[in-house]
Amino acid sequence: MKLEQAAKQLEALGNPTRLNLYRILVRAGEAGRPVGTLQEGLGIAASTLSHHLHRLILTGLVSQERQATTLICRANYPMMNDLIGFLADECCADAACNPAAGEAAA
Amino acid sequence: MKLEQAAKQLEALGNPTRLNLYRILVRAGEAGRPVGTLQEGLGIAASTLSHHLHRLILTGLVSQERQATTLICRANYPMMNDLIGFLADECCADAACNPAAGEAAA
DNA sequence: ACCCTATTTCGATATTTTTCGAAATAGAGC
DNA sequence: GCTCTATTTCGAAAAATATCGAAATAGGGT
Repeated sequence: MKLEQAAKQLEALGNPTRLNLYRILVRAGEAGRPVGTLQEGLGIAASTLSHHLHRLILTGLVSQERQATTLICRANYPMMNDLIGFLADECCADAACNPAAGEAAA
Repeated sequence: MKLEQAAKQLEALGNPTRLNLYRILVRAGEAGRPVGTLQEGLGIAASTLSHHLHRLILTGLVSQERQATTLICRANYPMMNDLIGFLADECCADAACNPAAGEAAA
């Protein structure tokens, strides 16, 4: 993964509201969550949620699928794995990491 | 790790300049790098570098040690491992992660 | 004490982000 | 085609960030 893309994704997750949002989606699993229930849970304006969602989608961390009038949002797990991989690679690039690091990824 | 702290660290890494800086420090290993050589390598103003460094230090991702007049900067590996752990936990919290995840990093 | 280098702090500016409410669009049902 | 709900886009304001140059501080060496 390129550094620029990793930075974009990290930035996307680097906001408490978005990280919380992303966590909710991760925990929702394959079923995902409609935008509406996300909004209720987070207690923010619909437009604000839409904005944050858009940022997560731009980085590829989240995807949306239309089901009738509602939009289902899902965490994109492979993308997160790529990001974790990038961090782990950077971290262990020169074997400077402590040995427990490898197990975190395994 | 608390969500707030994770968000802070992700935000710290979510800037291309800082992510690059952090990567350089990670690759420098235990020896670390003096601020001066970091500045040369990155080609930014000393004050700008100091600002970014400060942010990384605030999140605990980087530490500094004085050696005479120069300051040696080092990546804080355990902190990064905690962060990776947080992301991995969130990702796999409900076993929603695909099984290939581990192999992607391997 | 003075000077030299290394680094930070200060002050300022341009850009970006976060947030909201209001208005627009999307899709389904009557 | 109208209407209803769900969601996004628009427009705007407050706050935070990134960046720089200049000035201040830190630590040694002469």
